[in-house]
Order: sequence, then structure tokens, then C-alpha cells
Amino acid sequence: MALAHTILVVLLEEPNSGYGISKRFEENVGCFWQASQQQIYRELGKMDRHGWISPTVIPQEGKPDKKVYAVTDTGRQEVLKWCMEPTTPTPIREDLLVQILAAPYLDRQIVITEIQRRRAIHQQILDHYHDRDRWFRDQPNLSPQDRCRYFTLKRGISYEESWVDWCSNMLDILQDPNFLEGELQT
Amino acid sequence: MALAHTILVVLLEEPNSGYGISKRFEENVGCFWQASQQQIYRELGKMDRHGWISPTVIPQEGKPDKKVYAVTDTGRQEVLKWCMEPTTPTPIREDLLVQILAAPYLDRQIVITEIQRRRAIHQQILDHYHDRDRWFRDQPNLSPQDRCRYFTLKRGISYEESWVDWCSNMLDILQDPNFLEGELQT
DNA sequence: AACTTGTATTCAACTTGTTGAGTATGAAAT
DNA sequence: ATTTCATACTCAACAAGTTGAATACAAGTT
Repeated sequence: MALAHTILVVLLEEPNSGYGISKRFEENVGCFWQASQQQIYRELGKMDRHGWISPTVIPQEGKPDKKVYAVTDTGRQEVLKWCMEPTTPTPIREDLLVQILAAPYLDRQIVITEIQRRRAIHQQILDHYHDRDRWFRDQPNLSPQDRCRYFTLKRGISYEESWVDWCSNMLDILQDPNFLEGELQT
Repeated sequence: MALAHTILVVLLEEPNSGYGISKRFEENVGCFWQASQQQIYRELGKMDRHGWISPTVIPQEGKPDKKVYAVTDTGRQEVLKWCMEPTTPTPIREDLLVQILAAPYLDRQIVITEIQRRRAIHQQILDHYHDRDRWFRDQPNLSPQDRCRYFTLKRGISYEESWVDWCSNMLDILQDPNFLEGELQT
């Protein structure tokens, strides 16, 4: 139940609603954990039933009511216990590399176009991460929480850079008309 | 149904049994797609019902019988169609980074130990990939299939390198006794 | 006046992934 | 002689992720 624990960590900093948590995921957590709104709402229900969080309905003006969840003592114990356990690398499942494996049966131009498209996507994410990186650097003082968020952003940057590099390298190789013959390039 | 399509691509090169496909996944495909034996067997059943593959029972000496699956025409059409569609980056879900986000609530030594452990894991995978990389380079002639497998391996290397680099960087920062104060390091 | 956007939540169906048990054979090792 | 390993497959239960629909209010836009 890693999603539940991710949500708990987000709620440790401050209580928040399902909608607010979802926004947080988009803005801050997205570089290492992606979850849909529906997933978050469902998980919050389960966490509530487990007694890890407790909701307070907050009436708002001009907006619908919201249910703000706070971490309970049980929840706090649970998440800290979970966080001290060893982790394993996440299994990778990458559609694009299935295409690469199928490249001998495909038109080369399709593969090239797809890698260009993917490089653009990763470059765009990277640009966005660089903006956030600059924001962190411009702050005179960062809270420990922000500092740790910065570390996760660094991981996101490292990841996206590795994609952009690989794509560029692939394009160099595939655009060489002799790529099927001869020595392997470096 | 990306797993089904990944299996189809593997079967395009040569017909194979569930067990054999599982081995292939461990040896070659694992750097970009991880699937358990059970998942593969279940998927093969579904693919058979869809008419994408057809089995032949092969009696063996000294070993149990095996069901060798070959891609049908329908299956071939299906996988080639799928491979020409645009892909999206796989959502990332990384437990270790949840821990990093929770670091302000944890003992620093636990986080350091965990990152060291993870770096060792990624370094080990990387060493193994480097061995395979060397094997590819030592071949005088590679089939287009092997050449494409090599490209996916390159992606694996890029990915694991980015992890090792990030871990090393994190350890430098966390082992600095003043990491909570002062300027952000590069 | 009707449409879109942003906030806020809930429910249902389906697919995919994980975990564990269970069956069977032959070869190699203790 | 028994255990372990490698081959080879099946079934079931559960957890997690995806997709889509539905409801509701207010503000801003066309």
C-alpha cells in the first residue's frame, strides 16, 4: 500500500483535502509518484477505515465543502514504520522500448518520429523541472521539507536527462543510413 | 494490454513456451519490462483466446511437455498496429523517494544506509548490464533483432547510471553535518 | 443565456500486477 | 536415499491502477 503511505507523508506536513492532495501530487510529488484523483479519493477512504487519518468537513464560501484529513497517531506510527523498511527498485515497463525491440518489423521513419516525439516530451518535463530547480535555489531559507522535496526533484531531473540523452543517441544512430551494418557506435 | 504486445514482439522472433518467454524476459527484456511467470502464463491464455497466438504441444525427453506458442497472422497485424501508435512515458512510483520526502521525520542514519543499499543494488545491475554490453560489442555481426536489443540495453544502462549518480550525490549532501542549513549544493 | 473552468467528491466496472499454493518430471548433489 | 534445482504449467485471491460517469456550486467567458 505504497500510495497510502505516500499520501500520509504529504499529510504529515499539513492536513489537506483529497482535491488538495491531488494538486500536491501534480505540483510536487509528480516527479516520483503519479496518482489520479480517483485513486487518491479511494485510498483516502481506505485509510480512514484503517484509522490512519480522520476527516473534518470544512464549509467554504463560494466553493463546495471540503473534507480535510489529518494524520492520526496510528497513521503517524504506521507511516514512520513503513518508511524505515528497505525499498526495492520499481519494476520498469516502457512501451517505447517494446517498439524499439519491434523496430526490425517496422518502418524506420516511424521509429525515428516516435523517438523525436518522446525526446520533446522529456525535454519539456525537464524544462519545467529546471524552473522549479531555480525556484528552490532562489529561496534564502528552505524548510527541511522543502529541502527534501528538492532532492526528489533532483532525482526527476536526473531521470529526464537520462531519457533525453538516450533519445539523442538513438536518433544519431538511426539517422545514419548504415545503422543496420557495421560496428556498434558508442 | 501492453504486456500482451511485449510478449508478441518476443514471439515474432521465434515461437516459444511460457517458460521460455519468462526466461527471455529475465535475460533480455528485464531492462525495460518486468513480468512474473504467472503474469506471462495468464496473458498467454488471454492471447490464445483472442486468436493472436496458437499453441503446439511439444513432447520432450527428460523434461515435461511444453506448449510452444507461435504468432498468428491476426496477432502479427495486431502487434504491428500497436507498435505504430504513439507512446507515453510510464508513470513513476518510487518508494525510496517517499522515504526521502519523509526524511525530516526520520533518523538521518537510516536514510543514509538506505541510499547506500540502493546505490549498491543499482551498481550491481549496472555491472551486469556492462557485461552484456561487452558481449554485444564482441560479436562481429549482430542481427537487426540483437542490435535493437542492444539499444534497449543502452537505455537500461542510462537509467541505472542516473540512479547511481543521484545516490552518490545524495550521500555527499546527507553526510555533510550541516546539510540542513546553508545554501543548496550542486 | 449557455458554455467552460476550477473546486470538490463519489461510485462502478474493468484491467493489471502480486502472492501463494499446487502439480509433475528428471537430473544433480548431499 | 532424500533433497534441491531446473523445467513446465494451472488456479485462485487479493491489491492496485485505469476509465468513465455522475453530482454540485460559483465564477468568468462567449
